[in-house]
Amino acid sequence: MRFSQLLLPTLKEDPAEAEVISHKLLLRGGFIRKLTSGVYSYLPLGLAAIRKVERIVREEMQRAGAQEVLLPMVQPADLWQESERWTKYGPELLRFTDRHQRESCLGPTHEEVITDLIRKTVHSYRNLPLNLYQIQTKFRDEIRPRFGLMRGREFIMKDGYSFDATNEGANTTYQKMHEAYSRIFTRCGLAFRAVEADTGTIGGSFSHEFMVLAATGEDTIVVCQHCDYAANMEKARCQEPEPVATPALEAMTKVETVGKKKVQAVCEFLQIPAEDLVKTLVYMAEDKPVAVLLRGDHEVQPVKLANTLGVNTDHLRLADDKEIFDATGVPSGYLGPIGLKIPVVADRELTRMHNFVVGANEKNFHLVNANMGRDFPVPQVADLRMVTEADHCPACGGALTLTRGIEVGHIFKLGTKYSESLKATFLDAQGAEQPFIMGCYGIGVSRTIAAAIEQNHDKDGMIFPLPIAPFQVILLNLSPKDAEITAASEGLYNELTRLGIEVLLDDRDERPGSKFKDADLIGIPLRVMVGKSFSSEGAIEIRTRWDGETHKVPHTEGVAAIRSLIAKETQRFQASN
RNA sequence: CGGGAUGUGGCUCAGCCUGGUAGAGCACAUGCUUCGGGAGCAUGGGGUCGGAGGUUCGAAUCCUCUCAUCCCGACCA
Repeated sequence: MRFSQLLLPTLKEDPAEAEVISHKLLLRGGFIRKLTSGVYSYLPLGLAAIRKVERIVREEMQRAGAQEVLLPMVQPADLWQESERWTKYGPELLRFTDRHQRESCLGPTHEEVITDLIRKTVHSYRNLPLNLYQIQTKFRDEIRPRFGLMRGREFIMKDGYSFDATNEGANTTYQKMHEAYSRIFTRCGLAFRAVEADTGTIGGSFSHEFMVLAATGEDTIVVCQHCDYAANMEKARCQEPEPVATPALEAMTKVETVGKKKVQAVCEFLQIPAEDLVKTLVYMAEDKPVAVLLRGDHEVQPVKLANTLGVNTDHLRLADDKEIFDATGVPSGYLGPIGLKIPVVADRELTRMHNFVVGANEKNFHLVNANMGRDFPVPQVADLRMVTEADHCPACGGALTLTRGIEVGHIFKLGTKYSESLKATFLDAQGAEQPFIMGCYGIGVSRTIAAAIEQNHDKDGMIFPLPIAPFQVILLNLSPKDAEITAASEGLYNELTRLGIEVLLDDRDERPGSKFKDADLIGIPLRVMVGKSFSSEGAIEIRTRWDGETHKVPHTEGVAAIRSLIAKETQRFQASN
């Protein structure tokens, strides 16, 4: 491809609308342009990168035994009513009415459609397992689209769905997909972790998110420094607390703490560390109050709490001051477990705590040297809190790090949630009717490009991993008016193209500086330059974008040198086995 | 939906407070000079100042409404 003919509108300045680096660079590099909030057009370079990711996805899906299909984007409401997601999915589901007054929606995901397809076409265990996928534009009417391709309303997604006859089969399929996903992101050249995750609105029994590690990620994840344990904050388990020897229990006393409501204020006033205080929070679970006991310096993890209480996270929220007073008769800030009339749950850490401070359930008073079991009954105890870096890995006991990640893939074992609600069944070997056991598997294809840039860039622009770069080589003709240099550039271009190498020839009548800047901006891995040193010594220069090193080679050895650099770099992104 | 901010040529922005009929840099076109890290000079084209209404002799500027975009929060693969 010739730069002079390519629609590649690069920008010198950062567009005002972009905040994060991937968004800025995608705009500046001429990869995308915004049509409206959260909706982007892909220009040739952007599309080329997308196609690279898609190709890797297709190869690995095929390798894992999945078949490609293409499902409708417009879907009828009645299907969604059958699965009950018409009411549960919320305003993210873009609904509309067609000319016949039929309610419809734009597909944000395709469990309903695929399940409907399979229930109508597959009836026997002999045809299972089945694993289908598609790569398609999805629409989710996000409350707040942001960060360019990171969270669009319209985005390109690979979604896959599996149907198994047995639970073991479904688990095997899940494992295969887990492996395929690892291979895909490895081949894309991304540093990632598979983390245990909550299943959210999709539902199902277990799931993993594939997170690209990058400081600008929207999610915080916990990563063990010693083993491969990694988890979403919503799911990250706290290690079973080590038992401590019970010290002498002191007599409980009441102290006046006028106006001291916050943990910090109480601790400063009593001159104790927050670890010696138990705070009492009130949540409304399905509009009923529940008290939650937690060490002073810890934080509630709402999803864990919701799961412990057996309620949907949508129906769990912190009580406001009035609700607290109505439920307990005590103003917030002075609550404690002693004498509370509402249900109580305690974080496991409480089992290690003795002689701690709690609210006295009386305005302006706290109790010192309270003890669980002695002064109040031992409530339900569970893991309710947010993991911290002070915790240890629940799997191996190693040190934990909190880091940010961008979710680029998510796999779920769905079980029979959709096959049951949509009555999708097959006959097993005994002739008995069984619901399909399903799994679903998503990859944010367009988001993957954004994540790759978040993870790989410098002050000059993007640094694409070779396998997903829109071109492998950018060839700079540094003096288009010089006949010899131009002839050499054209010759190299033709030869490399003939060898199947993807080359962008910068044949524009521009000064060298502009060409360098653009080449760096768009992050093409190999930059080949034909210019001064060709005239003086018959040499071309090859600069590798990932390490900034320049290799000067004789013109005659140029093609071989480029091929060998590509081959060597390609090896870095090989998936194992 | 709550909080904050911004809409002025293709892009980045100044002008607004204190009303007087729109400006810079980049980009674009032409010419000359330049030519290894986003060139210089000259000339030129391009703007309903987001939209509607109001105040005023006069509105980019003041007032009201409205639309759009961005950021934080809630929410979410």
